[in-house]
Amino acid sequence: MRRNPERRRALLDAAIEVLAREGARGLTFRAVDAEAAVPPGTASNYFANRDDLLTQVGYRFYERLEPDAATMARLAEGPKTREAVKGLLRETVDRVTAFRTGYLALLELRLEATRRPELQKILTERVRADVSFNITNHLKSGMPGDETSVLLLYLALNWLIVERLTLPDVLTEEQAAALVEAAVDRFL
Amino acid sequence: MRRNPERRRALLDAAIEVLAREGARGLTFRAVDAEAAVPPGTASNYFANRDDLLTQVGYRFYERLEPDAATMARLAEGPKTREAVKGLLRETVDRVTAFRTGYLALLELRLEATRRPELQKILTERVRADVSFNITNHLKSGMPGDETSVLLLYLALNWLIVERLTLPDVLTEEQAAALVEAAVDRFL
DNA sequence: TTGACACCACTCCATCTGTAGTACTACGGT
DNA sequence: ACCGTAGTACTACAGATGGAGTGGTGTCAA
Repeated sequence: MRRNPERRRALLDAAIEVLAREGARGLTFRAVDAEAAVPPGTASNYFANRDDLLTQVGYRFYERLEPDAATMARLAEGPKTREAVKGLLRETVDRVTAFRTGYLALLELRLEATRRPELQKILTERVRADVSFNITNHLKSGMPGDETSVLLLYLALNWLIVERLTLPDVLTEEQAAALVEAAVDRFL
Repeated sequence: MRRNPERRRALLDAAIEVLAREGARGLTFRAVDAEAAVPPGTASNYFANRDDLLTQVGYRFYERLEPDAATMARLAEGPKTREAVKGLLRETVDRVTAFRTGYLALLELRLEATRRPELQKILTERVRADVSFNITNHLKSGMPGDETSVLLLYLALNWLIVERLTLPDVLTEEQAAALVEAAVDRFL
């Protein structure tokens, strides 16, 4: 088992891309090798088996998901109005929607977690952390809205993104944008 | 290509189970044969290829998804109160959450739709129909809430189900139930 | 000199697919 | 009542594919 952490990270990032592009079906060691542009057999040397690979991808994914510094600043220092919240959320939805591969890979991971306890454990931890992070930050910022508001927004916006990414023609872009605003108006 | 429609349906239902249990990766003609308890090679005779199979599963899934008659009756005849809506929705969430395999299969299909235009077309049609059905029914019923309310509820509840099915320990059952109530209170 | 790793090549293996061939069943015709 | 035909179930096979894992060699750095 090789130890070079930089290479391992590169392989995991490649795995995320493969996962999003080809789905769980296409995620093979060889595909990861190809995506990472390393010689065939390399991934075999870095991961004991598919399970191991998936689990490490789970870690890696959330490792990459750092809170956006600029957004954090606006949350802390910007105006504390409904409009501000709307702007922030619209941006967030756009940003996530734009990071197509990442979000789709995460969905694949969630489905895999259904069958892999270890992976489920990791994802549960990370999602929990993410949710409470959002709640405490929102509350601390002094923006309008309580814990329940944040949770409801979390729910609605996540599915909105799923909808936009998997079946983009169900809701138009305008409808999606309007829904973000409506969600803020009614939740806070 | 065989034509026996009963058998074809049985194969498609088997495919849904396989999809939910093993994921897209495990969905092979042979696995479908085994799940449906028919001789190996049967699925090959009924579907031209994997694409064809997936597409027909898409159709079949929504064929099976009929509006619950009792629920429809309550929607039309029951009291038109917030409490009634809450009850209905809580039940709906429970029912869908209980039909684990079906919902998980649907998520797998959505991810597959990302790579299969034909499948995407079918799912888009069906989801659209489902959404407008819910909207018109809700409005017709005279329950409180407008179109936007229904859409927001659709978004939030769907992700709530995803959360419960894929990472059940992120939100407790009680939290989930509370969120359904809160969603109604704030959306309508 | 030694150890760790990159790279390469090769073998084994596990499926899966698609189809050809045979047997069965039901139905329609005479 | 008998036979022929069509469509389907079932079995078996041939082929192909693709991937996993590992051993060996070269390279670089401590």
